[in-house]
Amino acid sequence: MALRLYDTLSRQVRDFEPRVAGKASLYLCGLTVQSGPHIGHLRSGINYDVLRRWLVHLGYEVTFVRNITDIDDKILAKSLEQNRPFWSIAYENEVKLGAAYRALNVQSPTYEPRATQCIPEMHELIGELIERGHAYVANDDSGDVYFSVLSYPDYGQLTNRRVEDMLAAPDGPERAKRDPRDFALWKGVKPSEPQDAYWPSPWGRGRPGWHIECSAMTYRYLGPAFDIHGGGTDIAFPHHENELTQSRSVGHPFAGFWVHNGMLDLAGEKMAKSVGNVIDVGSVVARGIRPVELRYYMISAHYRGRIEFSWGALEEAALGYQRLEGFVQRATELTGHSDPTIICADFEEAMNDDLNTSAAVAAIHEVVREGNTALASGDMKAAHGALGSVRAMLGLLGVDPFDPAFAATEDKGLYETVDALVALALQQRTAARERKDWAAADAVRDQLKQAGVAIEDTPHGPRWTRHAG
RNA sequence: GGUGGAGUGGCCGAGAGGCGAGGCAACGGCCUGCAAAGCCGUGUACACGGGUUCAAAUCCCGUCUCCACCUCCA
Repeated sequence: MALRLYDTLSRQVRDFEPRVAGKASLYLCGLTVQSGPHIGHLRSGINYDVLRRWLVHLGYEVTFVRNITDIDDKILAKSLEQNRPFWSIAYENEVKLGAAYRALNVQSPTYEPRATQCIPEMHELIGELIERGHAYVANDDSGDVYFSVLSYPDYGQLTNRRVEDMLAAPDGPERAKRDPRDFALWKGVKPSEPQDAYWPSPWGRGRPGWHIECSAMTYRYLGPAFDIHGGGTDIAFPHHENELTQSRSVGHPFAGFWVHNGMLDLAGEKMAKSVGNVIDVGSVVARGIRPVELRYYMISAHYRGRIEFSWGALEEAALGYQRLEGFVQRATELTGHSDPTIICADFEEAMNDDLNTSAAVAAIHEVVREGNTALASGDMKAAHGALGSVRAMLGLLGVDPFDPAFAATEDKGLYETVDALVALALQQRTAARERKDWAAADAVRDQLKQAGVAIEDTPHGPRWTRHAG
């Protein structure tokens, strides 16, 4: 069965057919690095990471480009505020973003270009748009260049809106525009902005408008046509609409599929710095939730749906993940290590159905139940089989408990020390149990629990795990 | 006003004409010295009002509520 994806432009689920057989090219609008990322930002990174992993699983040779927008009005405003170069602010946040992605096991893209490294490509595109009559230099000596929305009859096709219904784009002085809905391709230098944030151009010194960067970067790294373009629903308009318009206006077919992920909301509103309802990875970890559990939480819902964030739901998701993780650990202890093997049919079907990770997770839980039953009945062969399958499926979602991305923080030496100490305590407890001194035995267990060590008795002897809180 | 989406059991969350996805919580059972973990069982959920149909959470009509985008935004 083939992958089917919902495409925003055609407003339907369609079979994924790449432009070049066996290859898939993806572009994700990454973040504007005006501050550190919150967990809402990271949702798109996780969703496209899952898409990418799934395409690789299906056998595609994937080229995945995710950009960094390292210049915009807010970064420039901070530059003035903090009296620092804009690029140092952008880079500091880019580093934080990278750390958050690594913590959540989001794989590095094939390439991650910054907007400011594609200035020449932007100039080429803008020049061609002017030549073709789609763009014009403002007549007020500002050095601004605008795209003429009315020059492109299909404007609004991606997000299904008509030009007549649109409000003015406020990214430049009205008087400089031929039409208030025109948007900026290039912004001339302004005395009120940092003077190190400008580049020479055929229209004078200036900096890029927001949308042209992605048209330039997709063209530079993926060519005039590529397979999938993604981002959050909130940037479908105007950002993606404008990208599509610009690129098609110079004759580029552009993206074959438009894949948009839903927002992560908090208290009924989109999580955003402007709203002030921001939660980042650090504050999640501070609540005792591991990054892998946060990732599992995000994946438990379909990517196109809205997630109404709550700590309760996140904590619940963490417990659900621990069930899967517990099986993987117990099965490994009892049947030995297994590399990821084959995935089950339900999982594959769910993933091919517009990445229904929710149903895919349900499929994993089913296999885990079978595995647990096998473990309980001593059918180690079946349990081992389930283990390999579960690891394969968890791995495709980026939440394999044994993934080095999550193990990196564990101190192996410390673990061995604790293991030896716990073993010592368990010897005392076993001795107490043998003489049926239940009070003494339970005291050992209680004390270990207070120290964060949970004890379980199994047919194969006691085992311990760390437990939070 | 325009465009798109949503309202599912105590909670989270899929599904989209007929068999109760899955998880969390709860209750009962098995196992256990007791637990824990695990397994088995227990729920007659689909915003509301009509309608179509042998059959509707799923289709149609109407109503209500909520959200996003139309402005920087994953």
